[in-house]
Amino acid sequence: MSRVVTERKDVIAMLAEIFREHGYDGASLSLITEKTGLGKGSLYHFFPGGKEEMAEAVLSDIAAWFRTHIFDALREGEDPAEAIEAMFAGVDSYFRQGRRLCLMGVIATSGGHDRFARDLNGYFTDWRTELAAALERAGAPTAECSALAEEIVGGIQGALILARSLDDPGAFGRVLSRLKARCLMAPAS
Amino acid sequence: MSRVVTERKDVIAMLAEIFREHGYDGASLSLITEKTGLGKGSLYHFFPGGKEEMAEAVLSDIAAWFRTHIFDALREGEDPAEAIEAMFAGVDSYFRQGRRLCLMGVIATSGGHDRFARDLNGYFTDWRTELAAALERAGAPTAECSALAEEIVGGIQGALILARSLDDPGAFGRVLSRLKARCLMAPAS
DNA sequence: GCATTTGTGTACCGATCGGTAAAGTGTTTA
DNA sequence: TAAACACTTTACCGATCGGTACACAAATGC
Repeated sequence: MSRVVTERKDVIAMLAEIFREHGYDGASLSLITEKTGLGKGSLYHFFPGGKEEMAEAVLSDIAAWFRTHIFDALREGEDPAEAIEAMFAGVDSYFRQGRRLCLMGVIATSGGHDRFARDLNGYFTDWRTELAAALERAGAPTAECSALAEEIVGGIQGALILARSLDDPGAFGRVLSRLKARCLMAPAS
Repeated sequence: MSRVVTERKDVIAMLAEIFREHGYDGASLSLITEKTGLGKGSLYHFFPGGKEEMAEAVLSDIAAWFRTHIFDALREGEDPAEAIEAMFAGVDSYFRQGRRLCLMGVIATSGGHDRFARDLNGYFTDWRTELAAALERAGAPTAECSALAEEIVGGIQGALILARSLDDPGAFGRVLSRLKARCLMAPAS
C-alpha cells in the first residue's frame, strides 16, 4: 500500500524545485542530498546516470504533465475557446501565480542547454502547435494563428522572468490576462 | 592612444558573452581564462573581487548601454512613436536577431540571482517605466500604458527564450514585430 | 637613468565538484 | 528460513572549483 519512504516520483518532484530554484549547474549534488534528505547512494540508486539523468527525468515528467493537462485539452476539447481559457488557468496555477519559474526556460538559459535541447524543442514546439490549432478551431484567422500562439507561449516565459526580476509575482497574472484577451479578440478580428 | 593589448572594457565585453553562453555558475574561471586568453593573475588584477565582481561589471555595463541607447531615447526623444520604433530596432540589433540571449534574463533564472537582484530589478523597472511614459506621450490611453509596457518588456524576454529553445532565431523577429504593432495600435484605440 | 605603476605567469591553497565502491539494513518472495 | 531484492550509509576517488601569493615583465613618470 502507501509507503512512508520516498518513491521515485516524489524525488523527481523535489528535484524539479531544486533545479528551478538553482539552475542546472547551481544544483550541486550536496545541495540535492541536503534538500531531498537522500544520500548519494539513494540518489544514484534511483538515477544511475547521475545528475544528468535526474534533470532528464524531471524534464520528461514536466513534459508529460503539460501534455496531459494542457496540450491534450487543447487538441481534444470540444470547445476550443474553453480549452484555451483552461490553459491560461492551468498555467497560472502551475506557475503559482508567477512565483515559480519554468524549468524549461531555466534550462534554456543554462549553459548546458545543448544536452537537453531535444526536450526544450519538443516542449515549445508542441505547445505552439497545439495552441495554434486550437486558436484556428476557435475561429482565429488561419494566417494569424501560428504567430499568435508563438507570441503567447513566449509571452508566458517572459512574464515569469519579469515577475521574478521585479520581485512582483502579480506581473505574471497581469500579462497573462492580456494574452488571454488577445485570444478572445482574435476570432472577432 | 589605441593599444593593442586588452583593456578592461574589452574584457567586460568578452565576459558578457561567456556569461550569456554558459550562465553564471557555468562560467568557470578556467573557461574564462581560456576564452579571454587572460590568466588568473590578469583577471584578478582587473576584478579583485573575483567572479562576482566580473558579473557585476558586466551587468552594470549592460545597464549603462540600455540606459544611453534605449531608455534615454524613450524619455528624451521628441517623437515618442519614433523613439519606440527605434527601441525595437535597437533591441533586434542588440540581441542579434534572436541569436543572443539577454544576460539579465539568464541571471534571473540563475540560482545566484539574489546576489544581483538589485541590478535585475533596476533594469526591468527602468525599461518598463520609460516605455510606459513614452507610450503615454505617444497617445496611448493612460490606463493602458503601464500594462502594455509590461507586456512588451516581458514579451521580448520570452521571445529570446523561445528563439533559443526552438533553435529558430526568426521567432524573435516575428514576436518583436507583433509587439511593435501593438504599440502603433494603442494610440488609435 | 631609475623607481613606480600596471599588468602577467606560475604555482599553490583548501573546498567542493560529480561520481564510485562496497558493506550494511531492511523488506519481499520462494 | 533463506535467498533475492530494494534501499541506505559511509568512505573514498580524481578533477575541478574559486581564490591567493608572489615573482616577474613591460610600460610609464620623473
